[in-house]
Amino acid sequence: MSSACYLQIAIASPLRQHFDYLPPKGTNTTDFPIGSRIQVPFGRRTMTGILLGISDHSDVPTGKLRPALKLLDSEPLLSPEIMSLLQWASDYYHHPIGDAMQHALPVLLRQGKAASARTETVWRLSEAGRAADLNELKRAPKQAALLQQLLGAPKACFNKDDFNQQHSHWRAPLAALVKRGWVDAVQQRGLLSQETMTDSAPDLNDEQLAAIQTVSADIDTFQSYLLDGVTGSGKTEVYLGIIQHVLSQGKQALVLVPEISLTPQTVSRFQRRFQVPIAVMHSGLGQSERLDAWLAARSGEARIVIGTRSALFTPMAKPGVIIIDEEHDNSFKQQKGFRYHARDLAVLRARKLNIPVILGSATPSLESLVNVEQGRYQSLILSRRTSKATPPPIRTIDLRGQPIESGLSRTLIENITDHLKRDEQVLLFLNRRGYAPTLCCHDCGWIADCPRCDAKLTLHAANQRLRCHHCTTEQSMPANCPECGSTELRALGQGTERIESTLETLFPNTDIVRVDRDSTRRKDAMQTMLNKIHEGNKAILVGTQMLAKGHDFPNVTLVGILDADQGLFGIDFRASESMAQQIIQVAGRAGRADKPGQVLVQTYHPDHALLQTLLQQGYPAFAKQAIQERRDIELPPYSSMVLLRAEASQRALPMAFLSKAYAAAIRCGSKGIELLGPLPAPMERRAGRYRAQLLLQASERKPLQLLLKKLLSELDKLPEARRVRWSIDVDPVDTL
DNA sequence: AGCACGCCGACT
DNA sequence: GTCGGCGTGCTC
Repeated sequence: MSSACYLQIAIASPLRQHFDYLPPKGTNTTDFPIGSRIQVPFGRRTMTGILLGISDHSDVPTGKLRPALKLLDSEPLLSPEIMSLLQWASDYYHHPIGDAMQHALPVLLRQGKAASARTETVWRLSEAGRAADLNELKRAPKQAALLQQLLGAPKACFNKDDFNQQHSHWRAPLAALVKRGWVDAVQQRGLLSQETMTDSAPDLNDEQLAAIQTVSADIDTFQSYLLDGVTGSGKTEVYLGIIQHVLSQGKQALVLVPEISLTPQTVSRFQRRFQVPIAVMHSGLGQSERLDAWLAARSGEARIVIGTRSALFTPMAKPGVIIIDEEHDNSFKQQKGFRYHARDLAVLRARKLNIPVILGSATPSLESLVNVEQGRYQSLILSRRTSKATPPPIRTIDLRGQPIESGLSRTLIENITDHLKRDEQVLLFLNRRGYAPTLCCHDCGWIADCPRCDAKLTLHAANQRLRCHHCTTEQSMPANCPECGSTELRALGQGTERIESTLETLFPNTDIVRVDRDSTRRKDAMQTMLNKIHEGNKAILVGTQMLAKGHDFPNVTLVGILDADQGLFGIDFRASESMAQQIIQVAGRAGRADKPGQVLVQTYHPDHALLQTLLQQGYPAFAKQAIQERRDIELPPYSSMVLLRAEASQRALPMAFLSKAYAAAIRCGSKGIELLGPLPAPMERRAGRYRAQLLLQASERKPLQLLLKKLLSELDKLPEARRVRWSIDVDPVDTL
């Protein structure tokens, strides 16, 4: 008799627990691999779960236990390393383990499909085929043509694309050739895309070499590095140097980049440098492509894995280094569901793997700078630009009392004119798309509000429509005021569309290129625009933050920031940090080649302390000051935050739930933890739903985590919890 | 989250 | 007379 045996299985559900199952009927289970998938009956449906462990006892009454149905993998899909990473993240972010596990699997594997790479059929000549007598095919011209093609080409294998190019109906005649034994049909693994062009490494400066050497010298141990390099200092070359070292040791590199910077150009740069298979993981991939990339990473065949946030969980056979590019970018924090921070988890994963992790940025997050200060991260500094270009001087333009033409001050217009005269390019940054953020009736003061949000509708002039930037609401622009019937409707304020049209009148002989989510919606629009800009002719680029990320514009010599004041007085304590990062990132686009650059910043608040520090002394000084502020008022990273959010279509429900949550927190013992709220969210109504939040803050992480654990099991029992959608956000990046 | 059960309103 | 609204309960 074998002893009792219970399978502990993680199942995708909002329940914060695993489920115990009996072994499938007629199986001996003690050797089921932990981390493999198992099909189980769950309620009235069958689901694929992941085996977390096997135990000889269970707290579940035996009557409730059901046998599992079928083991899907003969070896673990998820390694112990990934399993423990997910378990940790599930605990820390208080997200159900079953759902967390799903994030580590491509969709096809979640659905229970086989963990094998997609194959394609290829055809090649057999021995007999090579010696075939074409005369035998006199009455089968299609077969003859196909055979000719196979005989005549230099390559051995042909796939369906090769035949599609030259023949219309080729499947039947080809099958006939296979039947004759002249052609073999073989199932072959699809190939990872490879670049044929090659790049060699440029000469590196001493700082870059030092950074690469520092990391390479300790490549076999865990260490977090903050690669703090001004824009244009060649951070990517440092990544490439480190990756080269890792590859030479036969290991793999994992590179995480923000959502918007994962472009074909990014990938191609890696491919040109290293002639190795690269797995690219991002949301735009098809399901089977995703599975292929995942499997290639897991097997070790892909030597470099590049992806966005979720690629953090990609398994690797021989992990050697993790790199987080633009580590300050908020897109590394998942904003719904499993709200993990890929940068923070990357550090944890690297520690578990005992490999280095490199966080790179020109504008590091305050968190990472504090981690350097406290000795947890080692700092690698690139202080110089690689080109001869000196960092561009930044000047403020005081908008107070200045004549202003549709958002452009006289001073700015004069400077634009100068730069255009020299046939150079100008970049104007305004983080607000559309024509105007407000449509207002001049006679009665009516304003076009979104019917579903506490927000104004933005006027989009291109199609004469009003759109909400917070939900899907869209309506055509009214000819008359709906309140008083007046035709005097005025567009107030500036968006990129409006700046574009103003520039067209001011500079009729200059190309104006607008880059924002609206102008780049079409598939290749972005690339077309970038190509145009790279031709280098005089032009003005107007755009939102899409322009700020990573692109190189060698002929841009003037950067204008049209409105630095957004974010200066933001409700969120991180608003000024984001503003500073954005300004510096945009400013970094100026003067990258050998032409000196210039940056002009328009503001109504030139005396604002943080803005002044940033513009006069640069980002490090700004960061120092902002860190001091955080320390003084005990904000993260000098305290720990958790946000409990709730939303419902009835206004009172979220507040009612959070009040109960507040009381429950007190009952659980909230010593040393500050409870702020419940309060309506900064924009209370969004997409027709009312939102509220309760903020929990503590100087120590541990008591907060302990409270949360108790609190959550209480909340699950609250009847009010069923009437709202609620979620918990550990280390929120914004409180909106 | 799903999915079922269950008990009250306006439709063929 | 039923179809269907969503409140409530359960998932090893």
